[in-house]
Amino acid sequence: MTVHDKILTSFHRSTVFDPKIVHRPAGDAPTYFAAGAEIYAQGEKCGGLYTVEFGAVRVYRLLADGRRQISAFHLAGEMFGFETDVTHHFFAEALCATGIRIQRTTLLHGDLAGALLPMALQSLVRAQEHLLVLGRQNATERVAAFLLDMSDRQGGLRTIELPMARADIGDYLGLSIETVSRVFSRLRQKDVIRLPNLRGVEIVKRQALEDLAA
Amino acid sequence: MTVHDKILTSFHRSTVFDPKIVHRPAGDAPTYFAAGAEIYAQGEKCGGLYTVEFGAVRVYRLLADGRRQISAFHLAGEMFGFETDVTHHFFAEALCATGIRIQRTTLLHGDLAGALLPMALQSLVRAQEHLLVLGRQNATERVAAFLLDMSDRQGGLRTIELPMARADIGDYLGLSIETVSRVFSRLRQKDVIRLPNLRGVEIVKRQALEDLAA
DNA sequence: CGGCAATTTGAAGGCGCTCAAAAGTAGTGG
DNA sequence: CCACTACTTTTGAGCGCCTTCAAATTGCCG
Repeated sequence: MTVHDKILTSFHRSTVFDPKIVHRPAGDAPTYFAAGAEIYAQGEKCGGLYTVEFGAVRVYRLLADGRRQISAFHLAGEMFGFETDVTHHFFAEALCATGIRIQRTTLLHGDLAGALLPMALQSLVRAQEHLLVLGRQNATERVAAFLLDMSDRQGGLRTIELPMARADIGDYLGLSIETVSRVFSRLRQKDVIRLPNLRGVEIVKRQALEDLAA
Repeated sequence: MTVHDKILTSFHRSTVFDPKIVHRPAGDAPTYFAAGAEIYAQGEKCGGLYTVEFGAVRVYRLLADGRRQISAFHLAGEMFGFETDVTHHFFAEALCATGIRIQRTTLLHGDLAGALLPMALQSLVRAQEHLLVLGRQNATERVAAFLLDMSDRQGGLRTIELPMARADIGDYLGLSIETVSRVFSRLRQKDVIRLPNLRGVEIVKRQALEDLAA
C-alpha cells in the first residue's frame, strides 16, 4: 500500500451517485454519459482503455478531507484510463454529454502495447508539463497556460467553449474557484480575453496570454 | 510549438557546463557520472532509455526566468528518459556519483514496446500522484509525503540517506529551500524525524508522518 | 417571474516567499 | 592538524499572494 493509497482509504463520495447513463451497449460500441456521470471510480476493476468520441472528461483523485486534484481533462479524440494496477486509482466523470468508446484490453503487451505506448507517453508528457505549472507558476500564469492549452487542443480557435465549471478549473490548477474567477476578471478588464457566455472564452490578445504563461 | 516549448525558448543554462564524466563506453555498457554531471539536456536528440544502476538522478524543466521544477527523482533500478519527441524536453543530471545503463531504442514498437509500457505507466502514475501533492497539499504534507516516498523506494528503511540537496527537494515539491528547511526543523522538534547528518534522515515516528501526509 | 446554482466581488487573515544574516559543513592547502 | 574559504543549511523578520468566509450578482430553466 503506497502513501497515496493510504491517504484515500477513508474516502467516501460526497454526493450520491447518479449514473444518468443513457445507453451502455456491450462490446466496443460507444457508451453515452450525461454531464456529471461517473465513468469509473477509484477502487473499481479496470475495464480497459477509454477514447472520448465527443464531449469531455475529468480524471481526478481525492484526499480524505475532500480536497480534489484533477490530473487531466480529456477532450474529443483523446485516450485515457491507463493504469498499472488491476483497479483504478482515479475517478473519471463526464463534464458534459459525452460519448466514450471502451476498448477492453486484457493483454497489455505485444503489438497492442506498441500502439498504446505513444498514447501513454502523451499522457506522461502532459502530466509532467502540468507539474511545472502546479509547482512553479502563479495564479495568472496557471490560468493563461490553461486557456492556451484548451485553445490549442481545440485547433487553436480564437473562441472556445470550456466544457468545465470554475470549480473544475480550480481543482485542475490547484487554485480556489474565487482565485480562478478573479484572474478571469482581471484578464477581461485588460481586454486579453472576453467572456461572452458563462462557459465561453474569446482570446482577444493571444500574445499577451503567451507572455503571461511564461 | 506548445505553450511550454514557447516558455523555454529563451532558456540559457545558468552555470557553465562541467561534464565530469569519468568513463563513457560505447554500446550498452554503463556510463558513470559524477555529482552534478549532465546526463542529457533539453533540445538534445534522444539517445534512448536510461536505467539507474547506482546513485540517483533528477529530471527537470526550467522557466525562462530560472524557476525550476524537478518532475522526478530516479533511484537505483529505476528507468527514465521516456519522450514523445525526437528531442529531449527535459534535463537530466546525476545527484551524486551515478552509473547509468543506456539502452539505445530506435524502434519503440513491437515486443520492446510491450516491455516498456509498464515502465512508462509507472512513470505516469508517479507523475499523477505528484500532481495531487503539488496541487492540493501544504508544505508539511508535501515534505511528509516526500520522506515516506523516499523511504518506501529504499525498501522502507527507517534511516535513509537523501541523495539530493534541500534546493532539489524544494524544486521537486514546489517550495522554497527555506520552507523545506523549516518543515524539517519542525518535524525534528516534534521528534518525528532525526537528522544525524546533513543528508541523513531517520524516521522516528512513521505513523506520525503518514498522518501528516494525508 | 421565481428559484436555484454558479459565478463574481469584497474583506480579512494565514501560509509560504523574499530578503537577510547566522550557523554548520566540507574541501583545500599551508 | 588547523586555518581558510566557499557553500549549504538554518533561522529570523516582514510582506504579498492566495485562501477563506461572506454577500451580491448573474445566468439558467422551470
